[in-house]
Amino acid sequence: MLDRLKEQGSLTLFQDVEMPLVPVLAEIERNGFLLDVEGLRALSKELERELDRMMETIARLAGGEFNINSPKQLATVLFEKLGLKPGRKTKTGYSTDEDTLTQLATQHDLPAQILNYRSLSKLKSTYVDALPELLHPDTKRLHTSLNQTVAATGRLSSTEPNLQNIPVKGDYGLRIREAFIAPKGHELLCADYSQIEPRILAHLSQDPRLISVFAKGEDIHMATAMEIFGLPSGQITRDMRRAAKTVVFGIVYGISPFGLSQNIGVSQAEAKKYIETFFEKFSAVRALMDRNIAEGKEKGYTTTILGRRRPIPELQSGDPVQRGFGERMAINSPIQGSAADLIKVAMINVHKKLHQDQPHTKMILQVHDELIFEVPEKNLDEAKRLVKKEMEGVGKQLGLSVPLKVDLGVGKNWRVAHP
DNA sequence: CCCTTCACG
DNA sequence: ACGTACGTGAAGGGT
Repeated sequence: MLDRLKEQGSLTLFQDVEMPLVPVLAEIERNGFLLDVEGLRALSKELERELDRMMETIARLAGGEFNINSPKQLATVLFEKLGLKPGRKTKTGYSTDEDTLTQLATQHDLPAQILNYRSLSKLKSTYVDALPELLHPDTKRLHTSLNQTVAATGRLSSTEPNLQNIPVKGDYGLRIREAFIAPKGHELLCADYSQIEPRILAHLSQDPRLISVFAKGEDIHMATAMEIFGLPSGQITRDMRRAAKTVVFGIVYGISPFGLSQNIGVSQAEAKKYIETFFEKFSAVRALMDRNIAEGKEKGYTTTILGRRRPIPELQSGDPVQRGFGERMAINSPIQGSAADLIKVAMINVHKKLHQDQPHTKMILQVHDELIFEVPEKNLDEAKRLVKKEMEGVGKQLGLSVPLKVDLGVGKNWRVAHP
């Protein structure tokens, strides 16, 4: 049966994707990404001056100098020297992570300064200073490695450098994106799947309301906000829409009332109500979660649209905490993994068409739900059409019950090209 | 070499 | 009673 469907071309399995993807990945790695090194050098100087200033402020607030990059020294300053109230503990001592410092910011001026310092220091060391060192001596470009056998869900991973976690938020983050540029006579084209995971959730669950939202091209977060809060669109505030967005994310991740309450800053009881209401209104989603967990327990693995398996031994654990992890993996993996399947098929299809019609347009990166191309200016209109058509076409090819939507952005650098 | 932290989807 | 949202990679500190 499976063989016959495959011969008819109506069935694709993940095995049929991994191997054909290899030459596509090889080409992306070979193509590389062009970098504005001068821009980054200037930014580095600017960050250095800024960090020096902040270091003085921090020393003044702390009553002495210390290594701000050392969580251990920082904990000593915050919790012993200044006597602030510690939050949660790690294996090695009191935590000084972002959540903790944000809480502490109500008691003292130092924590906010530390957070500020940390974010800038991160950007400088991980990106601004590190990336120019990794340019290939011959091509003068960044050539990442895209790994197909690392992520348990079937996603790609990117190393040396990781180009899948280039900053996208904040003033300095955007300045870093600006340094990823198109060569002369070219533009960057970014093509982004819109709401890929909720769409897959709609397909896998066959929830009629979710399917209808996407079929009509409605705003998923507005629609869930209306359901959760029981109000018409005119009465949905920004905060309500934002909360609904977080609920949808949470559902995909295997939510707990605690996690949601922490994330959106409401009581656990309130968070529990949101989750329950969501499951009442989208009851097929709860059925999908239950099914995924039950199937994972029975078979020892979960599956994606293309039949990719993820073993989840934690589901058989006697330890409730481990089993909880396993259950969340069983909820998330089919969704995240199916999204990975989908974009891999898209990459193969787009690559094939480009090879035929536009050999000078190069695929230069994949970032989970997004593809980035370097396009000769004269080919831009045709490239946009081709990429959007091929990426959206994967939905029909794989028999999805909802349409796929791709947003496009164009520009001379990654900041402005990002849709 | 492990731990903590934080950058992305 | 318990811990508590999925998947990654890199840098810096400290042993």
